[in-house]
Amino acid sequence: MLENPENTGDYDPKEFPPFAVTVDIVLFTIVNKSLRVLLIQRGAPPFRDAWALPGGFVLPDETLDHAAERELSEETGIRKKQKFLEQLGTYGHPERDPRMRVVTVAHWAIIPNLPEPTGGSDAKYAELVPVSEIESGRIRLAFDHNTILKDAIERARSKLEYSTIATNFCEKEFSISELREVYETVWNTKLDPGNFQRKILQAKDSLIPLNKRTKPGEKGGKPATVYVTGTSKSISPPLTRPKT
Amino acid sequence: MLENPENTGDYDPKEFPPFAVTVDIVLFTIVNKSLRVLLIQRGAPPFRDAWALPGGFVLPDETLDHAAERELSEETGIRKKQKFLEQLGTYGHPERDPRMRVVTVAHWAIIPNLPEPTGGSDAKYAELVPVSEIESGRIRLAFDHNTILKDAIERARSKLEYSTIATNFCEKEFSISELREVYETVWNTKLDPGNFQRKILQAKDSLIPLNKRTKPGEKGGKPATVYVTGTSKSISPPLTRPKT
DNA sequence: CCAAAAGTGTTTCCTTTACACCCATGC
DNA sequence: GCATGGGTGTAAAGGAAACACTTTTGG
Repeated sequence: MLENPENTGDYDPKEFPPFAVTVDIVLFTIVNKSLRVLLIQRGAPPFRDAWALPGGFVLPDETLDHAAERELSEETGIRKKQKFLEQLGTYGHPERDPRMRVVTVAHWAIIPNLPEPTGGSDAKYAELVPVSEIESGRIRLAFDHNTILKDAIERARSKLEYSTIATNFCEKEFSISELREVYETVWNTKLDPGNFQRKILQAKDSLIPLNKRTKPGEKGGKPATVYVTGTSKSISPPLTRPKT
Repeated sequence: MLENPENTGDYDPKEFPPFAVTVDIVLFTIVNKSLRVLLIQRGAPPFRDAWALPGGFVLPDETLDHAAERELSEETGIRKKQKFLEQLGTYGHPERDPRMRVVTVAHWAIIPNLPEPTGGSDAKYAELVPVSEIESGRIRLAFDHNTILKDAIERARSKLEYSTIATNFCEKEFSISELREVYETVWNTKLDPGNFQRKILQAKDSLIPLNKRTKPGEKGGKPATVYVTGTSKSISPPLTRPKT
């Protein structure tokens, strides 16, 4: 029933099939209450001029996470501590790159308030594209990047429910309503301010209040308590997305 | 801020660093109300005689899922339709294999009632090891397989909550109490039979009743309705693990 | 004063939990 | 009859949703 495993996992390094291993990054940020993802316009075939996810080779002596972090820094110039980066999944269809066999380890990341790359000379090449543009089908990405991005969006939406990653869209210090706005933006929904406040605060050690208030806006309003992220990475009981 | 991406994703195939890409499989099954995982005893260094997860190379023209399925068939001889197989994550630390740079795409799988490989001449090489043995720390696996297995166990436990994969531990036709036993085994807990029945049945289209009853055991009992898996892969609202 | 936003209280409803109880079978 | 396991009923407790209400600011 079970074959002799003598030859399983034991191999001659010379006979392994040649693969290229890359990382691709799905970087989310929120601009103007709109969830956006960093895309790059390709400058060479295949898929010349098409939008693609940023990414690159894994170097011979670095971990996968390190490669992802390095690419992220290279693409955004940001080295902030306060970022979120996690493996998403690996995509390795034999024909996903017409030139050669490439297996890519996709990651997804969150950075708060990424400055829009438009305006500089890079404007033609990199852009923060609204996720709604991709979900509506108006934009077709290179390679299998539509699939990767779709998976990343679902992962992000789902992970807001039971983890505190939403705080990564905010600056280090934030108010509950800023955090609620993140949820509303990513889930594309409206949430009751009172109930949201209670649910997020009852999750132990996830938010730490500071002895500090925000400044109200132009038209007034009660100053809000300022919080920082706590030690707990999970929210229990989870927040749940409204259905449909 | 964002560097020119002309050179991103555009490369000369000759200059890519050489990687070996493998798949490793965490195969779960239940024997005697104990959750077990298929391990193989290595026959060559490194980690000679240590237990390891089954796995092997991804071939030049196959998908990652196909490689996993192929390895699974080769290891178990089973080609059943009724199995579950899913990507778990990718592990690629530069030193995870002392011989060369190997990136492995780990998968996890469920097969019902896998016959124990003990008894044949393979007895020395492959075994269904209770997960409790590994969790207690009594068994140290080769490479980073302890990490992979730990992740797989958590994934399995978590995924029982909101999906119908538990049915993959059962034969094609099963009773609710057989399904409950799966949950109790994987979660290592006791569940209220009445409440379990209601919760699992209120998930629409996840279980389809047949016009059929089980035979009671030796000591009697009411015959149970027989079910098959329905079209829905998700359970909502989810079943939740009892805490602690 | 009013408008606006933060935050709390309260009522209603729904789900979960615990466990009692009935049903169908073997012996 | 009794024991065993399948399945349903139900009352109490707990949590979620909707929304009224209070607080603190700007104008």
